Amino acid sequence: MLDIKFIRENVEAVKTAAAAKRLSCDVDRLVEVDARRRELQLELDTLRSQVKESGQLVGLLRNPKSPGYQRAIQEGKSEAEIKARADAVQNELAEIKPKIKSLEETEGPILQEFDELMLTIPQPADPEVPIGKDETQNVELRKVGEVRRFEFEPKDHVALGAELDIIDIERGVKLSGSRNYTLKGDGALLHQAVLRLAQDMMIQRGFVPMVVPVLVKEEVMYGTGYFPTGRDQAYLCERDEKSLVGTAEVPLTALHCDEILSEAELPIKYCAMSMCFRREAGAAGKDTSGLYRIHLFEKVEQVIICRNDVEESKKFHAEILKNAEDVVQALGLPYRIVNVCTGDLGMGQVQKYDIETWMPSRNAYGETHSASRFYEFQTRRLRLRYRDGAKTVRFCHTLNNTVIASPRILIPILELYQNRDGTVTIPEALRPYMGGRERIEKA
RNA sequence: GGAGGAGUGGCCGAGCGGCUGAAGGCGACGGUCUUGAAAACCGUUAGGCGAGCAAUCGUCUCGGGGGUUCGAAUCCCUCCUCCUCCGCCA
Repeated sequence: MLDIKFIRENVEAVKTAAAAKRLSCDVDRLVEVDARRRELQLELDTLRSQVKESGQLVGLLRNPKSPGYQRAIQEGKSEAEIKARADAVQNELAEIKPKIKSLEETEGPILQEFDELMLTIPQPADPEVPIGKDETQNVELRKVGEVRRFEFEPKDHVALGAELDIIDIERGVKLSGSRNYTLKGDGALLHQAVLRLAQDMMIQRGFVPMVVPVLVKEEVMYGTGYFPTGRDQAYLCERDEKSLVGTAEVPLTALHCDEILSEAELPIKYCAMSMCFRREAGAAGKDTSGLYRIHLFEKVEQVIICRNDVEESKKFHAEILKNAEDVVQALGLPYRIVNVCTGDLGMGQVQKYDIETWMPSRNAYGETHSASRFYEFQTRRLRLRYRDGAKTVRFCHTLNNTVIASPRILIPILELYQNRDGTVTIPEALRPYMGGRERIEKA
């Protein structure tokens, strides 16, 4: 969410920024509603002020023991006169009250529309972000690692998984429909190994591991920017007005909502391993094969909540990107870093770097990580603030990035580490989590 | 799920329907004192929205929403959360 004052003073810039993100929002209507809202508040405040003052006067005039009553007596007023005065004031009030009521009735829908519109205004992208319409116009920043050349015909992860009996997609689909799967034996272990490695690396770097709810109230989804836009991507538990999160970013970022932290508590660095639920609405027919695009996966996520400082945000953005790169490097996977263009950026993101890991079966780099910074976008929605050195209350900045998401990351691991005989070498970093074994072979 | 009890400022805790956005205490911050620190003493210490260049002013908020009343933290209704007892249970 942006500051309404900023929007008022930068209408054209806000529109341009929204257009660059290819998001539609009605800034003109918002400005109009905002003007009306302020007008009404001014009127209401004035009337309420009158009512309050007169109400107190009535109280004094009705109470013989009050100083006001006594003063009137001393001024030579009779009891009847005082009562008449009280009645008169009360009658005035009786006229004002319906006015307030009616203004409030006008104000209600205006406020609601105001709030709704505010939630649809996107955060402008950083000037460093390339302008583009979709992911095809993301800009590659650098490539790391050598892409393996096979001296035999490599299999894809689906075939490998089936032959090694570690991935069973058919039965997953039988239970839960398309885009579901099961992991078996070493498949399940490999999945968990990757997550544990990632979490251990984050703990070493000072991130506090958390276990958080993945079924959250809708306001948490609004607060982090996933609602109202994107509501169709979430699994809803409508009976309870709750939603399954698509990432632990949601509960981690919202953890301190409605709080005013002290500056000394910042930066807060959390990581959490969680289930992630995604409907993948609108993705019908896309990435239908294998473990790439699925409804349920597990992820270790990193979140930083820091001071309201652009340079600091950028510094932490680099840090969380590096954390993830280190994990991918520890796994020995080739990848590239992409500067995501405006059209592929979410509502709230100022800038986003994706890590794309080489996947032989796609013959391309595929997104495995996504590092975003938001500035105040989420914290304004969440009312997440801190008191700075000058005792001023300010909105925090937030950032987040994947540490590892599995089973998607199993695609490059299985495919790149496969051997001619159909076995898969276990990356060294994962061996401690796999009983020290060096390879996965058919049981 | 059944029966009771409770929700006040960073925390504890008072609060008769009016002068209470809220006593008192703790904590925190600033100051006096001290070589320094402690103690003691003095002072400061909610957030939102709006108006204003600003000082400042107005309004809203005592779990949320609604109602009674000229006036509600204080009365009524409702929802939420927490605690205790009973039942069920990973």
